[in-house]
Amino acid sequence: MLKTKFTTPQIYNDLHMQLVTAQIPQGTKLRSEHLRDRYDCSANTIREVLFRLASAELVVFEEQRGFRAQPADRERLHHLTTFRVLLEQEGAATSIQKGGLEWEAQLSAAHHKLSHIEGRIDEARFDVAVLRLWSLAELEFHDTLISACGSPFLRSNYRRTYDQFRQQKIMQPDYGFHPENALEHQSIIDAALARDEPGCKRAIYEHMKRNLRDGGASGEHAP
Amino acid sequence: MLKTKFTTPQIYNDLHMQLVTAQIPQGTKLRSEHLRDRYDCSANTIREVLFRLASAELVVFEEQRGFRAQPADRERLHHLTTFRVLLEQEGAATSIQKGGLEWEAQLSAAHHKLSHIEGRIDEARFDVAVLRLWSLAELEFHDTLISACGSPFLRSNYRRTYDQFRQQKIMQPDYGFHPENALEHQSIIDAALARDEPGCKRAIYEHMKRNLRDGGASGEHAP
DNA sequence: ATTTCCAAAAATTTCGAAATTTTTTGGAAT
DNA sequence: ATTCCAAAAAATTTCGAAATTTTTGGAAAT
Repeated sequence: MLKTKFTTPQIYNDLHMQLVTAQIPQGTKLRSEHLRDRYDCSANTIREVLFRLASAELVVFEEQRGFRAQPADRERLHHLTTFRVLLEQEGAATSIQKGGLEWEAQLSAAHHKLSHIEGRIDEARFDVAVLRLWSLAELEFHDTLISACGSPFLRSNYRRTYDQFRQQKIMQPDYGFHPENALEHQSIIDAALARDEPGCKRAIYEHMKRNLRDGGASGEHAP
Repeated sequence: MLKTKFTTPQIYNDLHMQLVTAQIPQGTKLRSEHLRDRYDCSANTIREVLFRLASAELVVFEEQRGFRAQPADRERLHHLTTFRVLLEQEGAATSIQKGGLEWEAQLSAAHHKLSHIEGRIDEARFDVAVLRLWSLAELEFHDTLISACGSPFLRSNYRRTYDQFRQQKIMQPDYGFHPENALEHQSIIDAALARDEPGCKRAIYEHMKRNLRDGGASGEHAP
């Protein structure tokens, strides 16, 4: 294998990407020695990167016991989903109130990109490169949706939660792309552009409920 | 000065405490060399602790430029407040729905401790030891209030936000203890125990609005 | 007086190895 | 066969110093 010299931020980005696209399997122990070899740097540099990933909660750190990738856990996915629903409903509702033409335009653009990728996703459903593109486009769409809410902490906490959600979602043994997804995104943007707050909240809940413990049967966080 | 040997977690706790009680002034540069001297350990150990504090956002890290304590910033306090209001209103409302007798009992206990401390706070308003006790008791009260919401992520994100809020609040040049505080806490617990969701949300907003940009004049996040 | 440049000083980051701790292994006693 | 314990192996954490980068301070030029 070819060793290339990486800078610390590059190592961080590379590992982050691998974690949220499940190229590093659930619960894998992340040994400094192995990674040190892969990235051609000292154990200390790896340790530093792993600490940063632990702060993003993509990696679990235990004193004197090292680091491991977050294990796959349906319960965790459920809780990440309820929290995402809360933040996105609030962020979207406020954006609908406050957002202007610029927001609408950015939202259209993000949705256009996303639906273009979703349109040809069955051709290469499990291609890692496509998965990466789709993942970025999906995040951009949801982030743009809440981007006019005026609360930087809502956005940064949403972002952190989204990454953890994505990591869990992709790690689930029965993971697969749902074609309904594209329709659900359409419902969300339709309601948002129509300035329909309750409708948008409902569409967000409908989009995410399949990740809840009971598949959303209880309607617990429905608006 | 006496040098005592600290373990890494002790260094973390000590610095964390100093940061949220403003014993380390706003924007202070945190040099490895200086702290390394204070805690009698290597620069690397300090670096590790500072990374963890940066992940709690009490400390700002900039590549090649080191660490500094978060600067005092009214705008930041405003945004932390709106986010706290969102999480606490949601967490309290859900706890009111789901919480049982155990929750009520814990809430009473936390409020009792808090009001006992608040009762004698003017005697020693700026005593650091009292401030520390009060700060812990206030956090415990608010955390207990939302503790029956069933969402571990809501709680952990609230906790992170609270610490940042406390750091900002205490750093503000005009910081002082408000006697109304005790009454506001009373209103919150009264509404919570009466299972009055809208009332509790209103009380939470009233409790925090003085930290908003305009002192809450616009009523933006009122329920 | 202001700006630009350069060298010295100071701070941060990275390194390789030593010290510590956890985990595994293998043998003796129950 | 099972449990317990000690020794070996493996992994993590800490260290002191070297390498890199930023900051500082003063001299030269505008």
